[in-house]
Amino acid sequence: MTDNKNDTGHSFAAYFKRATSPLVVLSLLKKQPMYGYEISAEMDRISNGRYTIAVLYPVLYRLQEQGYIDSSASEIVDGRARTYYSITSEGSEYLECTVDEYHKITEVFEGFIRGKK
Amino acid sequence: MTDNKNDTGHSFAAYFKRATSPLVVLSLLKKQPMYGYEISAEMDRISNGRYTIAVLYPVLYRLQEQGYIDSSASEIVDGRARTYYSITSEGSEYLECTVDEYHKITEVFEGFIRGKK
DNA sequence: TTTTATATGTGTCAATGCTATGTATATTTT
DNA sequence: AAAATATACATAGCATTGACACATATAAAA
Repeated sequence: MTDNKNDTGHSFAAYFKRATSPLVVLSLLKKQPMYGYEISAEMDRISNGRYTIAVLYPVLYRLQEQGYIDSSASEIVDGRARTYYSITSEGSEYLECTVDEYHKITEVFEGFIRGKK
Repeated sequence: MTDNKNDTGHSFAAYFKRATSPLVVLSLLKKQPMYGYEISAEMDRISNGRYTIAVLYPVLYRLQEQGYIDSSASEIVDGRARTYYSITSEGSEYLECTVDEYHKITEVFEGFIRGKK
């Protein structure tokens, strides 16, 4: 067993992604609108394969339901349908707030692991 | 609505704790053996109320099942039963490995939110 | 022809923090 | 004395979501 995963459990990375994957998607869409497959590929490329999501689409649907991203009508490129997603102003606000929250809680967490008294 | 939580959903902090709560408990037990209520109180004290776990005991039972902590026979103090928990060598190893993993994945994540290309 | 890449989609499982509630004793407040 | 709060441990059910497996369809490469 070379990874930090139990027989039945999830790895630390999976739980970390549970918390952070919407922020990663919003951060990518902040640079420019992208379609699903492109977002997956970008996550893989930028992280050098260290941060990928097995199934991205449910993340996109949730972000859209929450009003944090918009989707365009799908357009055909090289015979394949693409749906482009873009961040909304609510999404930008949520991203900013939640990144702040991330910084605050990591500060506390790092106090714990440093053995703060 | 003042917190970053949906009507039906969990907050960012809850997901972050899902990933990190075992590491917090192990970090505390690395300093000295403690009983459950004491661990809760220490988390509250050290974090100034910013990092608490609503129900700690399941976390302790899981860590024990995984062999990362040991429990002593409960002793009576002031008429109340206390069960002391202590970290095992496997727990120390797991803590070290997973904190390493934490540092690696936060580095990647922070690249995303900084807009890394 | 077969394989790989592109592009989107769904169903089920497993894990765990949260809320709510329960039991029991000790201490403090009213 | 009674009520409220603190101490100490415990369980039940809910909601969320990454991983795995699988499905559909077209294009390009081997």
